[in-house]
Amino acid sequence: MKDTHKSKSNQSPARREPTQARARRTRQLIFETALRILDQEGEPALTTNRIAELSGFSIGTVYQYFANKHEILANLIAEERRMRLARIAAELQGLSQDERTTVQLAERVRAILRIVLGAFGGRHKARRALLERALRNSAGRLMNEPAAEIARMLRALSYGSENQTPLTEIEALVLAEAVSGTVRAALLSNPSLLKSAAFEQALFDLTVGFLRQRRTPA
Amino acid sequence: MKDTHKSKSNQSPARREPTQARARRTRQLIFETALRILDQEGEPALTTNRIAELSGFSIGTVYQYFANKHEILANLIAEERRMRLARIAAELQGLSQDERTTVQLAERVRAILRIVLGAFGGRHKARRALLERALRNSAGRLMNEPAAEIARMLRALSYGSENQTPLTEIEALVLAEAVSGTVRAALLSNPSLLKSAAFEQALFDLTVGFLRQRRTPA
Amino acid sequence: MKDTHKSKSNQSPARREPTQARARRTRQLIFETALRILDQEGEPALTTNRIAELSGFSIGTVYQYFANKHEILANLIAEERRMRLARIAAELQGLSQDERTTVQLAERVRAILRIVLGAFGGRHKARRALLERALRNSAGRLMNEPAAEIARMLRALSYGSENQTPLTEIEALVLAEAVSGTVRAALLSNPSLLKSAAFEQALFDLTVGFLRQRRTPA
Amino acid sequence: MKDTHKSKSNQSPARREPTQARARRTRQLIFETALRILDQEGEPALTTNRIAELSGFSIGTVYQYFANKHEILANLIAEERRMRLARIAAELQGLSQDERTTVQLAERVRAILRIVLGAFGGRHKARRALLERALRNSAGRLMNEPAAEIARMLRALSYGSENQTPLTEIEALVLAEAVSGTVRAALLSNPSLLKSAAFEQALFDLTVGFLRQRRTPA
DNA sequence: AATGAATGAGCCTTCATTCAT
DNA sequence: AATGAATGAAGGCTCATTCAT
Repeated sequence: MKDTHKSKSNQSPARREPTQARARRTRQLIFETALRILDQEGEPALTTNRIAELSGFSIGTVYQYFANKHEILANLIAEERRMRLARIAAELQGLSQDERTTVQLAERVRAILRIVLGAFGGRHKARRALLERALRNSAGRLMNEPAAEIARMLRALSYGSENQTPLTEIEALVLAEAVSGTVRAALLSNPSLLKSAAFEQALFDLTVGFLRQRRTPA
Repeated sequence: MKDTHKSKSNQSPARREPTQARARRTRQLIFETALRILDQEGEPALTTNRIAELSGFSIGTVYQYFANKHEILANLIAEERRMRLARIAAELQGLSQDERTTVQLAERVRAILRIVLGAFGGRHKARRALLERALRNSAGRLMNEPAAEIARMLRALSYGSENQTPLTEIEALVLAEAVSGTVRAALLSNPSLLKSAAFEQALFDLTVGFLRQRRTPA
Repeated sequence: MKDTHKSKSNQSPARREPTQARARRTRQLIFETALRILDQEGEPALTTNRIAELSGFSIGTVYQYFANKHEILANLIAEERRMRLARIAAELQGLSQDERTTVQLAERVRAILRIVLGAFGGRHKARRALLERALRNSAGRLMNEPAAEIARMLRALSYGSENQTPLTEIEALVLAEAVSGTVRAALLSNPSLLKSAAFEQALFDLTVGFLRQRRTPA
Repeated sequence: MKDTHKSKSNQSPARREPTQARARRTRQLIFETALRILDQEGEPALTTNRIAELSGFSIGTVYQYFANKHEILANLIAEERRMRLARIAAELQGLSQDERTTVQLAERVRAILRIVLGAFGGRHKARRALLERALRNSAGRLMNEPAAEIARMLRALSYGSENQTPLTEIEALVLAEAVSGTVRAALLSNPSLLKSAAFEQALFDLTVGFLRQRRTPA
């Protein structure tokens, strides 16, 4: 064993397990402060000192809960994603309740798109910054991205509807990326597009068109 | 006191027009060093000091050719885009030579996709960093981005083919973003996809499917 | 990219109100180090790094207490002025206690001159540098300068003494500048003059001569 | 001056004796460019590179004529002073032509003040910067300053007029500094004062008052 | 004589992180 | 648990000066 180096590190992944109620709340507050800064002041302003200052806790306390800045960000991204997916999943519940055979492909796609688009409301600036950062660090981890979730949904959709052949992995990926890439681009360039009917219709045509085209390899 | 380091500006946009042969070469070398760093070490490593160090020139020399770090990056991005678009445009020449009436939509799409996909070779990491940066600063300027070029091409394509109605702006944007977003995602997560036939086929289905679907608003 | 180092400002005027004992002491130490450098090494040597080095604190600590170099200098100047004026004001107390009608113009002038001259002791070099800097930035704000204080005093003096007509603003300014300019020059060229009787006598003649002459526009 | 740079300076005092006509002109042009920068862009902008750029000569050429930046400045100050004094001296010629016994002290003072005040026209900004720099480096060399010239004149004046006793050195110094200090202050804070009659009158009262008071040691 | 590309010490400033209390 | 003073590596950038051509 090369254990020469004293590693205080056996506490690293989560600096401290927030068992106490107060601790948990502190952690949450730090967390929300970070998100608020991202929202209101942009990514460059997201410094550990600023988080401390704005959260009301000392910088020391911040480091009691997060090993380093990266961990704060990682958690932020994870949380954000979790929340969005939770929202989508919840709404998909209602959809699958409705899962009679008569439900058409078109209707399903429309419902899903509406849910996905609806999931991008609210704190745009924070979200944008988060997306960028996720993007920056996401090399090779595409399938962990939100797009992957959409892919899964679309794939599930491709069973038992008028579109028989299940999507291949690449097809699901392409479709998912096409949709989420478009949404991301709209988010970055012109967020109001997300609420426009024409935009939704185009996404609809994109999705349905793809699903139909692949059956008809003309 | 900033007293010592002041303005004197008015020579800013191009710090010094390299008329001398040596100067031109130096500028080029600095430039390529920056690109190399981006490629091999990633964006955070792209510091002016690193550029100086790796290029073999002093930091002062770097600043003789670029007013500030931002200018280096801006040039890098512009250059990159220019080269890619030049490549695409050049290849499109060949395509339009061939522009008989009998050319089918499908063939055209395929040709264009091949060109677009072909335009992404080489220095992946640099490209990725560049893309991110372009992305980061592109808020609201989407139509100036590479995607816009693709949009234009697709739009041109929608005239005089079996697909009569020209694409609306939003449609062109969505289709272009869908394609380039997918390519970007592939680039980031799994560059080898760019050469796979299945990937190309999926993109083809996406594009043609969309173009057909929008005519048939079923 | 300045991306990394951004605003976050809104804490600027006083970077951190030193509530803790240690903090207060540190701030004071940094402050005094700056003054010492000004004294012993001159203004050009007053760099933030030198302050850090000589104070024994890290550069980071210096910036914990002063937002930027300018703030250090501004504080230095303000402090200097405050101290000198406080000293003058305090001593003027004693003078005005004595305010019998019989007190002659001559005696008053002499008393004031003595106070003013006495206020320039101690750290000459620092003072000189400070004066220069104050001078450099004082354009158009002459009446806020120490000379203005003297002007006020002289003006007050011109009431209720043998010299009836109150000084006009320009007259007060000229007299004050004449005195303080002379003192400044002496300070710069030959500080020992400040303690010489002949120098004081000449200043006395200058002041009283002026006050008398203006009544007698011969 | 950053004394860091190794000075092979044994060629320093005058880098090259401008014997040729062209050389002399080049030197003059560099010179005037420096003055222009000082005037129009302020002292911080006065860098050797800026001088080169604006003069049209290369930086190398500038260093052919001046060993270092300090030399440029020193020459600038010397030149400035020389010119002002020359102007004053020239005008004093006319005055002394007129030197009949009947000429009164008052008239003489007035004439001199007018000349002195007249010498401060034109390039205020440059002058101010120059003054500051002269000030900064003038420690202990007061008697070389313009004030000294004025002192000499005043002293000459004190002979053969109604004011018999010649001024002592200290008296001359005080009077000269009083006048030139006031002028300097006016220059820095409110240049238009220099042309005001009230200002001139106050200076007159200051001077004549002093000269009379010292005879009458009341 | 003149050029101007190149140099590099050094300036100001930021911010993630540590540690004594 | 929490504090916050202190740290210092690192970044962007300037400018007086040199030297090969």
